[in-house]
Amino acid sequence: MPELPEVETTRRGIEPYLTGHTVLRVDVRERRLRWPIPKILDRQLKGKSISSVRRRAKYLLLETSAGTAILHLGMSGSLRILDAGCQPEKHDHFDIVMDNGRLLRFNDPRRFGCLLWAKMNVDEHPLLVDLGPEPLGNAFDGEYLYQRARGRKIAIKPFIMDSNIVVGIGNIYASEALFRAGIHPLRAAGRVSLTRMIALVSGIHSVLDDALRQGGTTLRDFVGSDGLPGYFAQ
DNA sequence: ATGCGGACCTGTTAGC
DNA sequence: TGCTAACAGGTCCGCA
Repeated sequence: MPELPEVETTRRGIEPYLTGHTVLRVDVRERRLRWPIPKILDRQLKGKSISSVRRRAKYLLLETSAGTAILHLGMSGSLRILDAGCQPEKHDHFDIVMDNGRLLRFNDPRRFGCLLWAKMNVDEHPLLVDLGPEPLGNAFDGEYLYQRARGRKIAIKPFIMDSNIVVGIGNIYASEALFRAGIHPLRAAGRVSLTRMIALVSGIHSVLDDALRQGGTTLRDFVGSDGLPGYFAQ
């Protein structure tokens, strides 16, 4: 369920509490996520200062001098900043405890999320290396989509959900963007005109922009122990 | 290389 | 009203 705007909203929400601060320890209560949380991550992250919190596609990247933690919310995951010592509840699978009295807590009922460790050059990690362009970046436009669709018989909807083509377009937003562009989701990607591809990119942009604005208004709700993060409430 | 279906998991919804 | 079964969804992986 977390679509790209929600991941970006999450990144903005947690970034101020992590960047420039040091990890005291990682408390793992449930290692079995999509892939098991590697033991090496606990050891590597401990004592390291987080230099930046980046996002690539729907992956959040917590960078340190020794390597990068790769975090994905799956479809039911969420992150919150809480005061250290705050008691974990159901599905709170791990905490990254910081030296500023706060912790980053990951909750994920369906455990489709992941927490992995990349030694160096995280952009060359197998999960990231083949990813297509960001949907809101300059490299993504109607011409690009049109060219990539040449000879492709796959339906346009799964085509734009393919992370090798463009990242961050989940099921819901794919449907919404196609609707806004007036394109049938089952139409073969290779049979969508350049004109409609341009309209489709506009549709994707407007859907993402709308969601980003919504998330942005509720950033403050990322901190605290009461209630749901604002984005979910919306 | 392409495209399809399976797998993961559990809260929510639909159906009986 | 209560129970069971189907569904949802992001993404990787294996197979045809």
